[in-house]
Amino acid sequence: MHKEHTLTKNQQIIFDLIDKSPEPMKAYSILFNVQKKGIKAPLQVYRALDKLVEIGKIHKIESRNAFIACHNSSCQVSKATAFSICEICEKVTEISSTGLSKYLANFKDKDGMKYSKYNLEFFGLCKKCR
Amino acid sequence: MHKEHTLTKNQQIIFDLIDKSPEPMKAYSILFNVQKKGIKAPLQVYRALDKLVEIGKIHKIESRNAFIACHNSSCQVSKATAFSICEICEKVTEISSTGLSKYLANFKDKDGMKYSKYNLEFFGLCKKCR
DNA sequence: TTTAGATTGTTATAATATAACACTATGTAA
DNA sequence: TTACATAGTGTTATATTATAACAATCTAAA
Repeated sequence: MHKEHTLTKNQQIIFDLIDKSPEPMKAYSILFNVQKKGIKAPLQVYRALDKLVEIGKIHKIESRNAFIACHNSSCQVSKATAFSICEICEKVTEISSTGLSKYLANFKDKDGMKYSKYNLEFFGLCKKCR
Repeated sequence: MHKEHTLTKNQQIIFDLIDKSPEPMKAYSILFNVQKKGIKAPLQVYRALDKLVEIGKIHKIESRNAFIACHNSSCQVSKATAFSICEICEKVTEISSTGLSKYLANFKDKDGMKYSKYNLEFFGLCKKCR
């Protein structure tokens, strides 16, 4: 469950935009969309994105340099993320599978090392594109 | 097992450099290192990198925008990759766990969707940094 | 040997992200 | 209330990562 954070004005504007978007948004597309609300510079966007990622309100899709809102109330504040990505339409869905997250949270490598965080991105074709 | 590909001159130069490197290399660091061998432009580097990734000789660490040689003879030509990344020293190791790769290759989401490809990045502290 | 496909070399530019600095808001503790 | 620390803001400039476009060259198979 997310710890409640009071978002600042810029953070709220940018979160709302991402949250409404049906698809992951890129930083400069976000910038373009919030310029009418007074956010003028890339850095203002990146600072809000950094914070939103840190508190788990959004996630970065690393392979796409894009951001989506977290809709997974049980996710461990960005410590454990998994997504499915359609290679044709680029639709991205956050995966919430208890089995998967348990398996990965407990995964130990050969040296017995455990990890504090992971990000998993699956690629394939979504229903529509198959 | 890797299908054998004959690398072109640029591909070979760039693969050799990455293969010798103890850590992931970034594109412009690669460029700097191969300029004395006649590779002068970013695009020459990116084209070789794209090809090397495609044939599975190297992998891209998405969260770091960096490239490492594949040392995992059983990996399925870049279709299934897993790495551990130390958040302090940035050491990256490719994970080759049959259990993990079987689990992920067979993973199906709620909708029964199977995936053709995945990339997993674990984060934590390596032995030295703990 | 011709031809299709991949690769190269080159210049220019697009897209993604951070440095540095001065200033402002906000919560907390004396 | 004041003063202090911490986080956030606005701004300009710049660094870093990656691709577009086009002509030339290499290579392997018909």
